[in-house]
Amino acid sequence: MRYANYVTDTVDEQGLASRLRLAVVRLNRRLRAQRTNSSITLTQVSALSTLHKCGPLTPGELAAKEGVQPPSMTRVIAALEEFGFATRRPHPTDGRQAIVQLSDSGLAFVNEEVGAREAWLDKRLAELTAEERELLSRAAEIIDRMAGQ
Amino acid sequence: MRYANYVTDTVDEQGLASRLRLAVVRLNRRLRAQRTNSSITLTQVSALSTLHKCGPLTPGELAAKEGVQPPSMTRVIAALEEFGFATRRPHPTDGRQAIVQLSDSGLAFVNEEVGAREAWLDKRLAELTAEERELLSRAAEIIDRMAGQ
DNA sequence: TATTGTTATACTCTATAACTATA
DNA sequence: TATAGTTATAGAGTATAACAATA
Repeated sequence: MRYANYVTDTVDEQGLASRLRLAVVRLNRRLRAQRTNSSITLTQVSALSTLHKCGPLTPGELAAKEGVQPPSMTRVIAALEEFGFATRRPHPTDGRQAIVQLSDSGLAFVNEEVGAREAWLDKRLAELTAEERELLSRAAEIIDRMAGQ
Repeated sequence: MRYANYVTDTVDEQGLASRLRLAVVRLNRRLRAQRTNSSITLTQVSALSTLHKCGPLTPGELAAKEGVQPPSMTRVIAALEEFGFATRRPHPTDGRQAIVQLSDSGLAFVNEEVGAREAWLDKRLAELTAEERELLSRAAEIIDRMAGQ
């Protein structure tokens, strides 16, 4: 059972869900295919960006923000520590938890290398009109809100 | 080197590329996590949808439309054949190629099951306003165009 | 007991390299 | 030779189940 007939009312007959799914799947593939000199992966870049944006987090909080299960985040954090981009220190009041934080070189990496990593997307965005970018900006907000539920 | 300063001009300071990347990565994770009774995966559903939308295609054409390399598509097509959702017949004029086509049960699957597969996203979309859905519809078009380059 | 996190394991997704068959 | 496709292989991404440590 579909949840609504809104699709035929307001958008086109192909189905918004289908078109949005396909668009997201394809852009995701493109983004993952971008590789810079460094061997960091998109998943790791994403976690790094979140640490940059949100400040120190516990592994569980970081997993929740990224929308992955804790065991998946364990591996990402381990990789970031190996790169020297993140550090882990004990939680002040709860011995089970830890605090994961960007290191100095992690911060430098975010500022310098993440831009390079996103060069492909930046270039594509630069080719759009200002109106299209504004639209995508609002779409990103809506998509992120949906994904967070 | 960034490609333009448009970001600070028109959007917000966090960087449109970063925000769009994160949104797409997260929604992609959510979509892949949706599982119905059937054991078909999102990648297979995506190829099936494209076959439905475009009609019979060669493996190479299908790979190009999905934005994956031919060996990746080989596996997807093999899975769809095993499910009985697609058939392969010889190309009429070129013995190297083949024509991949939706079977009757593949067509039925697209019509019935793909909707169920997308139930989660449909529900999220139904919770938005008509304006937000209209915006996402246009965003999907732009994103798909960018990913296709 | 409940919660946080890790380890073990397995499966999906995807790519590159090497190969086969046909043009 | 060039092209279309497949096979072999490997790495990234992610999950669930089982476990350990702490609350």
